[in-house]
Formats: sequence, structure tokens, C-alpha cells
Amino acid sequence: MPKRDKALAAFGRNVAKFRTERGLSQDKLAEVATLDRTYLSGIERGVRNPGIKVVVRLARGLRVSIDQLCVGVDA
Amino acid sequence: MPKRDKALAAFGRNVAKFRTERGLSQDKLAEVATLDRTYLSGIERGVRNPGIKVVVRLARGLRVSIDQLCVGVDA
DNA sequence: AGCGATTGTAGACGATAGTCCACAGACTAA
DNA sequence: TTAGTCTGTGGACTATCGTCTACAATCGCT
Repeated sequence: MPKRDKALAAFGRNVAKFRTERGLSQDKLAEVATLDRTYLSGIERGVRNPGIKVVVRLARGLRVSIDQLCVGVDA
Repeated sequence: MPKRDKALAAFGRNVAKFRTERGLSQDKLAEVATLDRTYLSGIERGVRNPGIKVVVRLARGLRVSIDQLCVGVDA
């Protein structure tokens, strides 16, 4: 299985934080952002480095700016 | 060779625009952002979907926000 | 005519993105 | 107990990431 990554962990925490603030399950957010739930799970755990297109869809689904999703992410 | 993509083309145009505004060559920006020049070329041409870590490094290298790099990118 | 700098593009390559299926564990409610 | 929801995790798979080498084309400069 993939390794943990500090930058990706920060990104994943941001996603999870906004998601729970919105009262969304991983399943729901995955549907809204049109990606796989298990992949979203990997993102939130910081083991995935999603492409910019996925990031944009996540930001749209969470109704936050991309910069907000990247707070604390020093790549 | 990879296909063109509308969202990625917008992202690439933004990168190229800020890069030339800064007076940077692809070579220089690639060095600052620690990525391969030919890969950066592919990004600017809209045939690449870079990961969030690469995007963050590009934004840092160009001294712009990630949101600015994603103007017009509807994924 | 050269030369250097810049950019596009191709091919090859290991590593990973992103999807799908399946299962397990934790939790809540009836 | 049962059932339901939610999340983690694994395996397998195709497509793409991201690096590298190499070559061509374009430009400005001497």
C-alpha cells in the first residue's frame, strides 16, 4: 500500500474537514465530485496525490476555493 | 501523444501567462518548481493533468495563488 | 553562415492515478 | 440480535504521471 505524505495528509485533512462541515458522507461527496469513494478515502488519508481536475471537482463539490483546500500543503 | 483537454488547456494557458509575465523560461520555472522541462511543456500545451503537489510547486514558483492558476478550469 | 537560447515533440520507463469489486470493523437504531 | 450507514483497506486493472534522453524548429545575435 502507498506511503503517507505530509503534504498530502494536510490536503486530506482539509477535504475531510470541509466535508464533515457540510454534513456529507464520503459516498455523497464522491458522487457529487464524480470520483470513486475508495479513492476519496485514500485522498483523505493522505496516501493519494490527486490530479488538478479531481481537485477542482472536489472544491466545487465542497463549495470552497482550491486555496482553502491547500492550506498547510507545502509540496 | 496525449489528447488536448479544455480544462487542462485553460490551466496551461494560465501557467504560461504568469511565467512569461515573470520573465521566466520553461527551463527556469521547471528548475524552481523542481520538475522536468518537457513535462512543463506538456502542461502548458494542455496535454497533462498534473498532481496537486506539482500544482502547488508551480504556484509557489510563479508566486501566484492556486486559484489564479485555475481560472477558467472547469473540470 | 554560424551560435546560443527557447520550445515542441517523440519514445521509453517505473511509479502512480483513478476505477471497480469485495470484505471487514465500528457505530446507530429498531 | 438484526439491519443499515459509514469508513478503511486490499487486489486487480487500465490509463496516466513524471523523468529522462534525444532531436528538430524557431528565434535573435554576431
